[in-house]
Amino acid sequence: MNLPPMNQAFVLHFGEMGSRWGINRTVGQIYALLFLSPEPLCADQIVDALEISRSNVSISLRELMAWNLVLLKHLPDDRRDFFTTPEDVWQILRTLAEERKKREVDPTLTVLREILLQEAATPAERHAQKRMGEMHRLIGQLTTWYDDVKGLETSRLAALLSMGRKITRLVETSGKVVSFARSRSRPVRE
Amino acid sequence: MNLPPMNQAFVLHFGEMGSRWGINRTVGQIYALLFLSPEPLCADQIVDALEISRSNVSISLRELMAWNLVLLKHLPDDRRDFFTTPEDVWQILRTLAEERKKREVDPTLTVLREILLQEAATPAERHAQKRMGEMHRLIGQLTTWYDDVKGLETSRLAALLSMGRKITRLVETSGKVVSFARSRSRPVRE
DNA sequence: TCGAAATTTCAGAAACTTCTGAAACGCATC
DNA sequence: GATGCGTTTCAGAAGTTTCTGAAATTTCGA
Repeated sequence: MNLPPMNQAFVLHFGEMGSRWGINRTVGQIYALLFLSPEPLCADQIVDALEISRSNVSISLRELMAWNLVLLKHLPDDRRDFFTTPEDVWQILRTLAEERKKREVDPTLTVLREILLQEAATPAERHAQKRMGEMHRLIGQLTTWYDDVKGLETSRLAALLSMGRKITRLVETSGKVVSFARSRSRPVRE
Repeated sequence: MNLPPMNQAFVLHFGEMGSRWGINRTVGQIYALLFLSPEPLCADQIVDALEISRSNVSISLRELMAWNLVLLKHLPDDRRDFFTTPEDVWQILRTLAEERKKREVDPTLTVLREILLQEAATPAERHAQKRMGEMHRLIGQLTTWYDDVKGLETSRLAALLSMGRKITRLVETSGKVVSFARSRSRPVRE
């Protein structure tokens, strides 16, 4: 592997974590390489840096593009495809959240909805349906929150994060804030 | 598979999703089975329900216990181990978040911290370090938020979720609320 | 201490995923 | 419509994970 020590350490780590993150080693390494690179890279540069086969690079780049985690760039007077990750790490976070939700949560929500439409015949099925209902409701609450928050611009999202649980204190401390929060109408006065 | 149709649909779905969630099919199916069951089950009941080998059940239960996703129960006058999932789906969510963070985020944070301590020699390394710094900072903000929020009781956590982005309006509308919020955390950099 | 019941370990088989090199394909330019 | 450059596809090899049945181990009452 033909990289400065720091970059190599990072790339190797992403390769190892890949399997925990639901991508494979090569995909993880390529992503890490592109994330660190100051310039877009073409496929052959990736081959040289990581010492893996050209076809492996091709397939892995496809997968990263399916995740919207890498972008295609074209340089003037060059037929080759070049690849980058988005500059803004917050944007990367949003993409990651969106894609993981799509793959890891939405299918379950769909299945739960379908099952919950059916008639429960036996007591065992009624109990199962109750449990699935609880799960469905929880996932629903989480995705509603996510859908609400995902559109925020970065500065507001960062502000939201930095507040953390403090917001619940507001709710307890001031009835006015609660009613404001719920109605979105009146300004807050102490 | 020896289950009511509803339960079977749910169990099969969890089996299929397993690989996306970083567990394998059997582990997913066993978890789903236990989640739906009104009673704790012993290993042989799981064997009968899912029609898989006893040793596979044993290993998969170990894994679920390592995740803290299933609990061991003992019935009086019965030597066998019985297994359940926690009742409360919010508790399950908390466990899941904790374990996934431990496996999927913490190692990266550690590696980033180590690499960022090193001296960057070349311009390429300086750029790489800048990128890793951005990633480190973002992950730090997310985990700080998570650490703050994870201890909330369910009703407050649910309240926080139901407010979603409305919180950020409070920040904009009312100087008092802003100063209150900032007095207990670092101001946000734009 | 023995034996019956339950659980765990383990080596190899089966299934699945990843990776490679070779061949096929696409497309500007001549 | 040939050439050259670049990309994608694909069959099979290599590697990894999962699963099983058999054997070993643990546990507890008699």
